[in-house]
Amino acid sequence: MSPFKQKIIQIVKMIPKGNVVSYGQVSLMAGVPRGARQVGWILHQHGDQVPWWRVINNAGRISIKSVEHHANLQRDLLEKEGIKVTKNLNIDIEKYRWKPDEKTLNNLALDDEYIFKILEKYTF
DNA sequence: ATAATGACATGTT
DNA sequence: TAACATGCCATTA
Repeated sequence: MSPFKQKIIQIVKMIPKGNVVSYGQVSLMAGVPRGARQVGWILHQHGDQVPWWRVINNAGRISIKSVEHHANLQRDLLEKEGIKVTKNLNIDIEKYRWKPDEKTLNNLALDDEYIFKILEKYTF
């Protein structure tokens, strides 16, 4: 279990109900700016212990191919939390995006440089 | 050790 | 708007 993996899991678990984040955002919050793809396989492996359905790609779309966790299931789970999903699996990510406050980010023990990036990119 | 793979992201065409 | 190319990096083969 790598530290990277632990961080990802820790972060995904923090996502509030009714909110979503992008893979890239989670990755950045874990201190790996370009590890979006890795977030995917971690969720695939640990889908039973994290709210994987609150993580979508930055285009606001669901494009997963997993057998246990198919797109249809994800849509249902999201709608259950009050998130609107169109028929073509499109979501208004900016409307529902989780924007963590500085306090939360500080708890992740990130370098200031990353915290600034996150704030700049996702909360301004 | 090297190469291929993938629940992605971003910039160019 | 959509398709294509390139960058990423942990895991697998």
